[in-house]
Amino acid sequence: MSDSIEMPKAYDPHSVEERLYEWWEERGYFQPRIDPKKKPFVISIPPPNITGELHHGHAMFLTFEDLMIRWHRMMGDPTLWVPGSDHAGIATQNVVEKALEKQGIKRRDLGRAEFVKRVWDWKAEYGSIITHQIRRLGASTDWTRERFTLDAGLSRAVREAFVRLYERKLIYRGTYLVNWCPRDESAISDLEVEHAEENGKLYYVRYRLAPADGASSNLQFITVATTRPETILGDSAVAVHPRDKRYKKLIGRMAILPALGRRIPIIADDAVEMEFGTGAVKVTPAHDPTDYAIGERHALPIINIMNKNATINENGGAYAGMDRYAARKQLVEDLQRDGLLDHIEDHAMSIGRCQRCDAVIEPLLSTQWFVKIKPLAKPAIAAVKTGRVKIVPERFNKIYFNWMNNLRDWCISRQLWWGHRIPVWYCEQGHETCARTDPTQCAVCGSTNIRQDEDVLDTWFSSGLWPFSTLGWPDETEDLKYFYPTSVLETGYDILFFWVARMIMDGLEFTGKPPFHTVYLHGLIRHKDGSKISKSNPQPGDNPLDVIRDFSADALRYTIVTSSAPGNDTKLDLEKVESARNFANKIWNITRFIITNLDVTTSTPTLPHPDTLALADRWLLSRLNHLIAAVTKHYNDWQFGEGSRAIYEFLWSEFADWYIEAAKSALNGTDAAAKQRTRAILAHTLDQALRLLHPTMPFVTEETWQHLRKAQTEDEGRKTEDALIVAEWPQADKKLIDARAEKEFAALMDIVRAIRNARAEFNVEPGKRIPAIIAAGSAAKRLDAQRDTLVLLARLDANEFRIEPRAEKPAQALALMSGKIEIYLPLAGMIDVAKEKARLAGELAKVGGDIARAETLLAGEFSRRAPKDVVQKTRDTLAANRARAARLAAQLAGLEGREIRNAQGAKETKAAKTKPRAKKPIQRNAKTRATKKPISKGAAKKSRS
RNA sequence: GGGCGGUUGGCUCAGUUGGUUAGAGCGCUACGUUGACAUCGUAGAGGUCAUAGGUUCGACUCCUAUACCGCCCACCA
Repeated sequence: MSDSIEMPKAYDPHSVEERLYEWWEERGYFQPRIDPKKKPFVISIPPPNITGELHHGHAMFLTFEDLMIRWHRMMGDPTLWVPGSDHAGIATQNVVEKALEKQGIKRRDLGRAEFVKRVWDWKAEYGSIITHQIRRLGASTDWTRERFTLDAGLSRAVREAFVRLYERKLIYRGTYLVNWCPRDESAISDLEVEHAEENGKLYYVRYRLAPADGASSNLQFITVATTRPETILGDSAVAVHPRDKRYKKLIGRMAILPALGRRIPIIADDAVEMEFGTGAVKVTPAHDPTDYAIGERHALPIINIMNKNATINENGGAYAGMDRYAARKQLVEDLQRDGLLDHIEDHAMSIGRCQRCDAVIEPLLSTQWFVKIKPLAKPAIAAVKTGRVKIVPERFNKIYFNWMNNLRDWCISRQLWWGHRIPVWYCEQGHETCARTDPTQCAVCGSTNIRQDEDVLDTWFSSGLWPFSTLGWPDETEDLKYFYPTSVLETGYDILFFWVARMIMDGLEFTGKPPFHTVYLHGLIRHKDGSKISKSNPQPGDNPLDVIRDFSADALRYTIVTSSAPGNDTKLDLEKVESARNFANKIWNITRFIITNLDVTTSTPTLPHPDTLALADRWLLSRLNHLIAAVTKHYNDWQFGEGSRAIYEFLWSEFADWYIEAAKSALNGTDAAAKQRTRAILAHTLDQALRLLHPTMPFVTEETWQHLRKAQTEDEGRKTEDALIVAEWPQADKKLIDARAEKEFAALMDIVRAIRNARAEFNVEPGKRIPAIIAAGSAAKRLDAQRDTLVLLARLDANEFRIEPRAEKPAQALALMSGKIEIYLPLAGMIDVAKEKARLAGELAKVGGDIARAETLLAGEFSRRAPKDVVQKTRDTLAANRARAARLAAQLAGLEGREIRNAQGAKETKAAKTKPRAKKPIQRNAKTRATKKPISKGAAKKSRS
């Protein structure tokens, strides 16, 4: 993609990301390469609402989905990611209404047709903003298949679905108590009500008793407790528990309703909680679900006292026309005046508010359309139970079942203007005609005087069809046949009920198949302080586009992928994004280094035969192939964060810090064959690692890969693919796994670290080359082959560096141990005997601790019950530690001897010996984690005393 | 009232079939302009894995309680 082999010093994502996206899209890489013999991999995008701009919830799903999509594309699956957006009925209507209100325009003044037109205008404007933002994140969706829930095709699907359910009598119309939003003046579903604990009041109100025939009681009142005094206007009874002794005598008598003077019966019902309030409850069937049930049992009148905007209606007597809260205030004052208000208590209570507009929901009697949910839920429950649909992480199964098993019928009609109109027509006689195409006459009586239901459908009704409606359903299109069912449904756990459950129900109902085999649920992104990201609480970094601008889409993606576990919430830490940005730069510079060393004038050969490889080469290739296997496994296990982190570790620590550093000796040397070999390994490893990382960080990997490819153009080893996005996913080559090479190179790393550590501790100038003698025992010959590497990495003086099977420790030398190998650094004049003694004593103490622990362990049940390899490992370590302890003791003794000769005093010696406080386990340098195995790390790292 | 998740170095978080020395990034300390990278390098400090029990040869990992934080569901007026 770059025209020049020249690469600037620092990676500049801004010049790269948008250009690459356009290039990919132009070349059609986002479109699946259909192959009838292959099983496709398909994701339906969770369609963003057209209400506004991208937020981190979008960034989250786009990142994970794009990762999966790119990964599968590279694995050769025909891969399709269907993009689109959601008309989001109530949410969008709300937003547009508010925008219009700012211009002083009211929805009702515009009228339905004009208002809907304005919403379409809005959609035209904001729909494209969203899609632009999706592109900025790098999402490789197939834009040629983009859909919108309110487009013609999907509207037809909605219509078909409705009619089918209607015909199966799974949709019905009825008058029930529904959740009513007085601001939107519409019914909403149970799910759209958000409950929260709020501080309210509990009002104790006296209801005067009507005179009884016998007049046996001297009670004058029955006192009830209520949180909503205004509903007194709709009371049709007072209820007590049948076994409540306090009220037993009153059952059957009449009370006089305050404010209105209506006579209402005192009834007994099990639903009454004796302990709550006074044990007597007012019953308002039209405005409370529990009361509604009581009313049904006792055939009480249902008195609706509210208008659709929550003002009191004509049934409210003097309070008619007042807002519900004004009426409440007035009523309480009136009760007080009349001596009917006993007292008021503070009362924490759960208040339901409209998810979209925050208005307090009112239970209201209303005629609405419902979906009978049980017949749909049953197979959907079974699908998850039998594993036909798998939810990741698994714990959400329980939540899913719990919800599905307790579902109430779904209220699907909305008194809104923006959405799919309910496809039912009524004639003057009230006959219903439900039809796939607009009817001209009543299906029952033939009347031509028919009109369509004014209401629209819940926006989630259409979302539930999304996986198949976007592929052409109800038509048997090629896409539907080939790509359905889709593969993975990836989304936030917050819409498990709203969307996922409904898709499963609808998919089974309409296509007979679960719409996807796996549901992957991610967590939510929160602010750094843990608070929920919301418009009312904006903080820096809330807008993904700002983050992309500051750090790149790659950095944001890497951060999202690696900073969360499936289903767990995470906080977006901008410092983490910054370090991911640095990672991209690191990749850039790794590439820069490799390319400048490839030397295009000579051919870069394909991967050399393993037998010709040097230790570092074999080590690196072994590590690389472990990585390939690990990443693939992690991704298969949905552990995207683990996989991506592993690539980071490999690239930065093993590849850059060790291999590339070591490679400089070959690259700058005179051995032409070694040079070529090293170049090949460098190019190969970078190529493979970039492939692995591409799904996570698509831009920087494609860009650098293109540079690499260009640099190899003349060579046999050139890549066959044109673009990384469609390059083949690497396969681990078992033949390149080389345990011995890993062990040997780890030993070398350990020696280097030991020397570096000593240099730092004894303040040797960083640039200074120092002499060294290594007593390597049986490893001497092998180690000697690594002379140059050791000289380079430990900055040794090549002329004063010997590797022998055994060697005498020179006087005035520092003695280090790395495993069984001893390293002498003759740093004349630099050694503080006391300090060195303390260091050795500290090490000895630590090793002694390790030995003691292992001995205890091996003496017990452990050696008989633990697996053999674990036991053997412990034995090996013990043996090594014993040898090591012996050497340390000898070294220490040597120093003490000298001290005694120098009359330094036994006191000090004793102090050093008796104060071997067990040091903390020495932390291994993180960057070597992958090569931990056989070497005793603690050997090289000492403890400071 | 049920159910779920979290509690790991100063901060933010990983840790997937229990294996003995628990990891990262940032921050911190010391040093460093060795031609890939200061968006960097080298070395280092820092954790009784919330608490209490239990299972096991062995527990951050499994079980039971407890505490605190957060979330979901539910018609207690």
